[in-house]
Amino acid sequence: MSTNGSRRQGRPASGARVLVVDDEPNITELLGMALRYEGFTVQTAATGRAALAAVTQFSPALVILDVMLPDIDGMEVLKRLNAGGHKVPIIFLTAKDATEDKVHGLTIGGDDYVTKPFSIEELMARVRVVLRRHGSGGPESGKLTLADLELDDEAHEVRRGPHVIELTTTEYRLLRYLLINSGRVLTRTQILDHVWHYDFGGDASVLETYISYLRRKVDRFKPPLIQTVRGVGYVLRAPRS
Amino acid sequence: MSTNGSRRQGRPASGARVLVVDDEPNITELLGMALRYEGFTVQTAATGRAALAAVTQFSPALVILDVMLPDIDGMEVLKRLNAGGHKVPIIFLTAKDATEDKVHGLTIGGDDYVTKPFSIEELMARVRVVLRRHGSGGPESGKLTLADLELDDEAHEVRRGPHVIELTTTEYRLLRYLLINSGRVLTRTQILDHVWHYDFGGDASVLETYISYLRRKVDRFKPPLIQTVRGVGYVLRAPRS
DNA sequence: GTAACTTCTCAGCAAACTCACAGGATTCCG
DNA sequence: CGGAATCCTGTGAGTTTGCTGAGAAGTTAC
Repeated sequence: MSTNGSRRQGRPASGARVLVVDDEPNITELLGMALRYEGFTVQTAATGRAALAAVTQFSPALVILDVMLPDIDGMEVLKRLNAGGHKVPIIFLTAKDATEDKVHGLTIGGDDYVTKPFSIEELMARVRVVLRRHGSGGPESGKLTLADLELDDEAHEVRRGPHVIELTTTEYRLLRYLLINSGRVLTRTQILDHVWHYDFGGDASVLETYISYLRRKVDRFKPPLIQTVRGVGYVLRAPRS
Repeated sequence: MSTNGSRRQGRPASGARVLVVDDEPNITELLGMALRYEGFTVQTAATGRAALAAVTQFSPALVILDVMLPDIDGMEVLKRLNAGGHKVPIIFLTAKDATEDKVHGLTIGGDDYVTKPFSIEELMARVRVVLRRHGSGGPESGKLTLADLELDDEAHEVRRGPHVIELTTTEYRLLRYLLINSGRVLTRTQILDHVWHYDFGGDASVLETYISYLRRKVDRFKPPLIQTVRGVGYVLRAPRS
């Protein structure tokens, strides 16, 4: 994970505070790193009780909350927060299989949920959406651009100049990740970690396959934007004269 | 997934005050979230007594009131409010089975009622109607359009160009929700949460069935407006070149 | 009480997508 | 220039996802 003070987009106003609650240290660490890298101020908690305490003291702009917690259930945490008059938005983490029903009704209040295992990019997208919706995210347009390439999150649409480009989910996430970091070289590992599920165990060559797909669709036009940095990874940038 | 503060429709003038009265915390929370998200200022109460107090102090533009309350009956609350000279409009919540007769005749006074379990969209529609009728709802036209598709809330009529389209209640609600958010991709969960009853626990594939119905009726004409975004959800929008 | 209508479930089909693999192309370096 | 490392892309198997028809269950109107 490289570091580099100024990022061009999705920059939270000034380190919005995010509270991450999960009893698996792996998860809190992973998310902590990712969020801090994006410029957020992060605090973590391992139990529902600790979460409630942290909300009052840390006063986060957003809580990322596992539904399965050793002591207090995630939904119960939500209830107590509401009862206590706190209006902090929440993104729930849920296991894939069960709980569909439990989480039902969440998107009404502008909250959201993500099923494990998720990809970092997926979660980050939700974080951005929720914060933007709650006004803490600044006046960002929700559009990412580079040269004549444009990605509109809301409409889930990608355009190159006048041409609309149809992308699959994975292609979309990959392009989005490259676009957020445009101008910066990303290693294969970085990309795999962000775009694929965090427990992805497959062959790293999927990436190459998908880069190939993207090139066919996105770089079919004038100046190629997806560039290989041999021995390192890939960058998205306007070609240098 | 919606975006920032300003939604394109149904925006209450400036946070009209709504009082929600129900003894089930689940319900008050759900409605609180939904209403706040729509921009209303919300206060809740769990008993008839508390409701009466809240009306005088909070002075809401609308009361959403469960008929079944632990202490004072909902109808009784209405009577006392009238006796006290308060003219606040009320939307009653009633259980499905009983009371058909008791609540009948309510709509005369500009009040309304909704049977549990309701869908958010259904309730919100009533809220909008009642507030509009009482002048607090702003000068909204009550018509939603996209290309040659037109949905007239007041007449409860849908037209595609010159053709009138007959829709069932569920189809109408679904189309309306898509239309309000046209241009924005909605996830299956969002749609289910808003359009179906809040305790709907069934197969999520109803949505697909209803999309199919809508397509058959609405997209029978020229350019198809209902578009699938694979892996995400659906959008209503004019087709892209 | 029956007929018409509406809502929802289910299952099969078709299409789209993800991923692995392997041979071919390109680049690097001595 | 030759060999090795690295990267690109076509092919295809296996899986997932979405669409639709058929019909059961429930509701409404007369």
